[in-house]
Amino acid sequence: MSFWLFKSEPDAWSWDQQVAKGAAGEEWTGVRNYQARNNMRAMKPGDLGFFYHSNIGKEMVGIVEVIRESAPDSTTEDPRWDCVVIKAVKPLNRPVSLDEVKADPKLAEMALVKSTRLSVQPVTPEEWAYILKLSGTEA
DNA sequence: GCCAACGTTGGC
DNA sequence: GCCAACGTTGGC
Repeated sequence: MSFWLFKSEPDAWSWDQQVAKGAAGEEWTGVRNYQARNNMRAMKPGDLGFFYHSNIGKEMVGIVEVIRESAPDSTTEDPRWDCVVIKAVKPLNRPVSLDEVKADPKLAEMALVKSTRLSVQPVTPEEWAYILKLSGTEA
């Protein structure tokens, strides 16, 4: 299994909205960047990810699960773009902020810091476990 | 609201 | 195939 990070501006799509979708989940539409799309294509159902609020909050707030592999994005006719479906699993006990990530040498290599504009990013198993621990959240 | 970073588009 | 122009993202 692999780990990921999904960025969203809470103004556009927030963690609370994701939670409200429940087990049905929500299509992660709107990605128009090849690298982000390729990351989604690499996902398998059962993979887990952090839900990150960009711009407002700038923190990881919850855990999501990939429940459908990448398929055509229903919001565009352009066949280049597709997306996975994710559902909320549970919130982090305590959000982990971008500032914390930047300040922590163990997380300094995260794509969140290195590739600020990439909206769907890989997270290493080490980073995953470490952030869960920081947030006081059970795996 | 500004601006840096960077991906994409289109003219040549 | 190069590169300038442009648009978007996201931190500050």
